[in-house]
Amino acid sequence: MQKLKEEVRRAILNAALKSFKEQGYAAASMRKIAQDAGIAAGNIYRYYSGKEQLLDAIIGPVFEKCAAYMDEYRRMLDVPLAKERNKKQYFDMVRDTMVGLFKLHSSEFMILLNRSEGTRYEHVKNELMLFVEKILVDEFRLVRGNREHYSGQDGALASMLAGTLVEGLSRIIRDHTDTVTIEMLIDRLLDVYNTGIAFVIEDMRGIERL
Amino acid sequence: MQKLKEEVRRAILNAALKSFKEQGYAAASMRKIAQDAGIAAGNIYRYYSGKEQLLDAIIGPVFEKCAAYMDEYRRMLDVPLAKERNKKQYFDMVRDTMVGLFKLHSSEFMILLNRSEGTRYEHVKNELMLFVEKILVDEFRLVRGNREHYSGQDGALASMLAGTLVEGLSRIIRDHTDTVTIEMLIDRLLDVYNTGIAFVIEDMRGIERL
Amino acid sequence: MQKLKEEVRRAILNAALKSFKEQGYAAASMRKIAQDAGIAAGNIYRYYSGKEQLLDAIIGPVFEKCAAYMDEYRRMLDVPLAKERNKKQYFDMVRDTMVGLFKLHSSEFMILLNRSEGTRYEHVKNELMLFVEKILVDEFRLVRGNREHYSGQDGALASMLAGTLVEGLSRIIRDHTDTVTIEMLIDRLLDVYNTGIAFVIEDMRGIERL
Amino acid sequence: MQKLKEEVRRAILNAALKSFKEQGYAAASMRKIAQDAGIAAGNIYRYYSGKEQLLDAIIGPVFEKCAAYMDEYRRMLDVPLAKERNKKQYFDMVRDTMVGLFKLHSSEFMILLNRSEGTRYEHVKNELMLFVEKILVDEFRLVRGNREHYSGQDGALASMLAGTLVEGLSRIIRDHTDTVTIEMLIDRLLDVYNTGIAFVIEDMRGIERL
DNA sequence: GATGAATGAGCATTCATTCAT
DNA sequence: AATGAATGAATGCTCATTCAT
Repeated sequence: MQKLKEEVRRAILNAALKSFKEQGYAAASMRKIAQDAGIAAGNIYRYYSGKEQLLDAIIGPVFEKCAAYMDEYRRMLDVPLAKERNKKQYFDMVRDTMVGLFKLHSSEFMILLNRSEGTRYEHVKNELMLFVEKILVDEFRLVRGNREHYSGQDGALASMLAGTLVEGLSRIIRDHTDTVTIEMLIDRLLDVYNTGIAFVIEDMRGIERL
Repeated sequence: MQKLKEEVRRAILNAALKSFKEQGYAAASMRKIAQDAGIAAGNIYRYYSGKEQLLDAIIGPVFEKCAAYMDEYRRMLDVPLAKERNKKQYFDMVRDTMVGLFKLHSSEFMILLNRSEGTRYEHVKNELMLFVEKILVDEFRLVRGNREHYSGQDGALASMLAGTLVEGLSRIIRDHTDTVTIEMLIDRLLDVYNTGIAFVIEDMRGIERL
Repeated sequence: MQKLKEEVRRAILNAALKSFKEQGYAAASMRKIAQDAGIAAGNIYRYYSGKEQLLDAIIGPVFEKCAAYMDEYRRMLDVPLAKERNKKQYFDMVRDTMVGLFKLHSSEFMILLNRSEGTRYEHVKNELMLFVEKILVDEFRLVRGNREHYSGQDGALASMLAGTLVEGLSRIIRDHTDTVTIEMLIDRLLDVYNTGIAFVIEDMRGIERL
Repeated sequence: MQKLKEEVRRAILNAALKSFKEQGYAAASMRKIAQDAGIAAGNIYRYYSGKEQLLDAIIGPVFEKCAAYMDEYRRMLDVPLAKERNKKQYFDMVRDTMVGLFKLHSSEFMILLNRSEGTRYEHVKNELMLFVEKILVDEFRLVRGNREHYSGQDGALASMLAGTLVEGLSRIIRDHTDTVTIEMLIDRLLDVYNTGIAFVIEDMRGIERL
C-alpha cells in the first residue's frame, strides 16, 4: 500500500498540526502523529529530520511573515505621527495586516501563539502582545499628558488589554475555519475593544480633569 | 526529622501548585514537586495516590464551587426574567460571584482554566464559556425579538465574546498575584466588554430597525 | 540507466570494502554503502541477502585461503622436523605465504582481522595468533629441552609475541595501501621480531645453562 | 531485593567495563549493561547521567594521569639531551612510568586506547603513538646524521614501530590480569623491540657507511 | 532489475510510580 | 512515616530490511 510522497507529507503535516494544536509541541508524540498519519513512526524522518523541523515546516513561514510585518510596523511607530488622521490610518493598516495573516494561516498562528512552549518560538506571542501594548501605552500617555499621572497601573492595564485582545484573536482562529465567520468575529472583537478602550480612556480623562 | 502530617501535605500542595502553574499539568514533574516540598519522591504517594489525584486536591474544591454556582445560575436563567431591573441584578450577581471566586482562588482557577490539558478538567474552561455564552445569547435573542433574525452568526458571536472574556479573566489571574491589581484589571476588562457588547447590541438594534 | 549486473556487484563490493574498513562492520551503514555504490538501498539485497552476507562476499574467499593454509601448515607442524635446515625453510615458507596473502588482499585481511567484531569472523585473528603461537611454543620447548622447564610463563610469552606480531601486521595493512611501503614495513617488523625473539631465546638458553 | 548503592555502582562499572571492552563504546548498549549489572535500564541513570559519563567514570582518571605524564615527558624531550647516559635514563623513566600505568589500570587503558571510537578520547592512542614515534624519529635522525638521508620511509617505519609497540602493550593488558605476568610480558616485549630496533638502526648505519 | 518509501525493532534517555528498607 | 533505589513504559530517533511500484 505504497503512497505518493506528497500525499504522505500532507498526512504528516495534518496529523502534526492536529497534535500540536491539541496537546502543544512538547506533549505531542511523534509516534501518535505517525499513527494519525497512517504510517510507521520511523517514516516521518524521511520527510522531516526531527520534531523541531516538523514544527518549523508548519509555523516557520507564518512566523517569518509575522516577524517581518512587526519589524516594519515597529519602525513606523518610532516616527512621530503628526495627526489623528494618520493614527487612524496606522491602526487600520496594522489591523488589516494582522487580520489578513490570521485568516490565511489560522491554525499555524494558533500553534505559534499558544502551543510553542519549549521551542524557539515561545517568545513570539509575548512580542506580539508587547507590540500591541506599545500602541496602547502611547495612547494612554497622550491622555495623561505631562501631568505625570501615567503609572504602573496604566502599564498593567495596557498589558492586560493587549494580552486579552491578542489571546481573543488567537481563540477565534483556533475555533473557526470559515473565513467569513472569522472576519466577522474579528471585526466584532475589535469593535468591542475599540469602544471599550475608548470608554476606559474617557474615564481616565474624567479623572484627570478633577 | 519527623514532620507533622499536615505540614508535609501543605508543602506538597504548595510545590504542586507552583509547578502546575508554571509548567502545566503534563509537563510538571513529580520529582521536582517532591524536591520543592523538601521530601522524597515516593513520599508524595502517602498523601496523594498519584499525579491526577494531586491535581484533584488542588483544583477539585474550586471546581466544585464553580460548578455549583454555574448550575444554580443556569437554573435561574431558565426562569423567565420579567423585568430589565432583574436582569441587571442577575448580571451583577453572576459577576460578583465569579470575580469573588477568581480573587479568592486565583492560582487554582488559573490551573483549572489554563493548565489542565490532558486531565478530566480540560473541558471546564469551555463549560464556563458556554455559560457566559448562554447569557449573551439570551440577550441577543431579546434584541432580535420574534422576527427570527437570530442566526448562527449570532451564536458564533456570543461564543467568541464569552470565550475571549473568560480567557481574558484567566490571563489576569495567570499574570498577577496582587489582589488589588487583579480587581482593578478585572473591573477594567468587564468595563470594556460591557461597553463593547452594549455597542454591538446597539448595532444589532439599528440593523433590525431597518 | 540500466546497469550490468557485474558492474553493480563490483560497485557494492567496493563501497562495502571502504565502509567496513573505515568504520568496522557494526558501525557501517547499508544506506551509505548503497549511496557510495550509486544505487538504491534496497537494491543491495538483490545481490547480497544481508549485511552479513555482504561481509562474507568480501572476506570469505580470503578467509578460506587463509584457513586452508593454516590447516596445511598446522599439519606440517605435527610431523617432527628433523633438522634445523628444515625449520628455517618452514619459517620462510609460512612467512612468504602469509606476507603474500597480506599483500594481495590487504584490505580484506584488514577487515577480517580488525573490523569483524560482532560477526562469525571475530575469532579469526585469535586463531591466526594461536597458529603463530604454536610455532613459537615449539621453538621454546626445543630450547627448554627435556628438562621440564617449559612453563605457563613461556606459554603466555609465546601468545603475547604471536599476538603482537599479528596485530602489528594487521596495523600495517590497515594504515597503508602502497604495496612497496607495506612490503618494506612487513620486512622491518619481521626483522624486529626475528632479532628480538632470537635474543629472548638466547636469554632462555643462558638461564637453562645455569 | 534492594541493594546497597555502592554495590550497584560497582555492578554497573563492571558491566560497562566488560561491554566497552568487548564491543567498543559505540556498539555497547546501555540496556545490555543494565542487564549484566542485574538492574533495570533506567536505573543506570541514577548513578551516571549518561553513556558518555559512564565512560568518563571508567577511563577519565586514567586519561588524566596519562595526559599529565605525556605532557611532562614531551617537555623533557625538547630539552637537548647531552649524553647517551641521559638518554638511557630518559627511556627507562618513560618505560617505567608507562608500564606502571598499564599495570595499574590495564582494562581502562585498553578501552582508552582501543575502544573509544566516537568519543572525545578517540585521539589518545594516536597521541601516545606520536609520542613514541617522536622518540624513535629522534633516534633515527641521529643515525642519519646531517647527510639528509632521513626520508618519508623512515617516518613510516618509526610510525609503524611506535604503533605496533603501543598496540602490543595494549594487547598485553587486554589479555592478562595477573600483574606478575603482565610485567614479565611487557619486559619481554620491550626486549624484543629494543633488540630489534637496535638491529634496524645498525642496518641503517651499514647503509649509510656505503 | 531497480527504486526508495515504508516498516519495526532497536537505541539512549526520562519519569510516574512502586517497594524494600 | 519516610526514604530513595528500582522499575518499566514512553519518548525522539536510527537503521537493516522489505516490498509495492
